[in-house]
Amino acid sequence: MPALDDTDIKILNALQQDGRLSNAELAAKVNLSPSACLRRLHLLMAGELVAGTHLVLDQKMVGYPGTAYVFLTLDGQDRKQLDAFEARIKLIPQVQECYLLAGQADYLLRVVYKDSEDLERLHSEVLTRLPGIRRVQSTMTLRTVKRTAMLPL
Amino acid sequence: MPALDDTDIKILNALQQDGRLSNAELAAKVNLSPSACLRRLHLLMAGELVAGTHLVLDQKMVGYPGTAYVFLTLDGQDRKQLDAFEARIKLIPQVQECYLLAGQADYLLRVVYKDSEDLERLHSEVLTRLPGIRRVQSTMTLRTVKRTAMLPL
DNA sequence: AAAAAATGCGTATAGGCGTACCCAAGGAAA
DNA sequence: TTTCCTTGGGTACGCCTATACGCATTTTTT
Repeated sequence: MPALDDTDIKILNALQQDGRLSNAELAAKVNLSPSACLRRLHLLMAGELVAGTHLVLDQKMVGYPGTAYVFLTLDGQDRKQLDAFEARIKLIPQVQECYLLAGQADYLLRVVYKDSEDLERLHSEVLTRLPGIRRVQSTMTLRTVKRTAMLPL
Repeated sequence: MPALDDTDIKILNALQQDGRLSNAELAAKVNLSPSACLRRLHLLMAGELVAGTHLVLDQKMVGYPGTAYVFLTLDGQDRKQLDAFEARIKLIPQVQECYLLAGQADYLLRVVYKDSEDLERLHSEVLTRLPGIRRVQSTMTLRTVKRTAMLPL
């Protein structure tokens, strides 16, 4: 990755906060002319550094007020079984994140749900029926204290 | 919140995938004239539904390849102590998420780190020194299987 | 059932913005 | 010192955004 100077960092931080800033607004924020700003922007966007820019919706407002973490234990750990499991997990929209933990057979999921009934359904009708699942343990969250996508630069 | 029809959902889904789509591109995607599309877009953006749009960077590329989950146990559970803790947590950039769990004294954090040394520092020099902390237990992730911000609509 | 009101699309137009290109200035390399 | 390379500013052109207006369809009212 290319070296980032202070201006690049200012640009990235501004766009982390508001990804729909126009180039003109951005240029004003970082004290650059629009043309110079746009050139840097294009280089940054073309680089490997940026994963994308996304609209983020209010979880409550779209009907998914609940967030839970789910620990999954698989009974086998061979490659083929893990791949099958992971392919399936990626298709479940309510699963927002999935990490492989130590031991090659434990996964951690973050799921969103509409209400307790929905979580129960997700738990018993979807997750437990995934291939090779031995154990499903959910931890509900009571409140979101902090949630950010701002990486420190 | 206002009722969403199919076109609204198409717009939101398109912007969840690519938040920098221009109105013209968006209009083409959802089979609408630019003006009609823009009108809907403004209404949606002004509503409570949208939390914002953000540039998301590649964690590895910006030097934070590691993700860990940290369970925190506090020794007191009075309101004042929790507020003090939460205010401090919000100021730590490496803490990407923080949830209150059941029991009013357990928190779950998702943190990013540069290397094991960095995680160790975060663990022993930052988190354990937060006010009212009794126990800090970290769980490292080996691999990110899935990570999305797409909420099902 | 007819009329009126409301909702929402498309077209048109003016102005602003994104885009590409050129030039200038500063610093590094030879 | 000369040349090259990097990076910022300026300008011209074309597209996009924004707003107003007219029209069609649906819904409400009487």
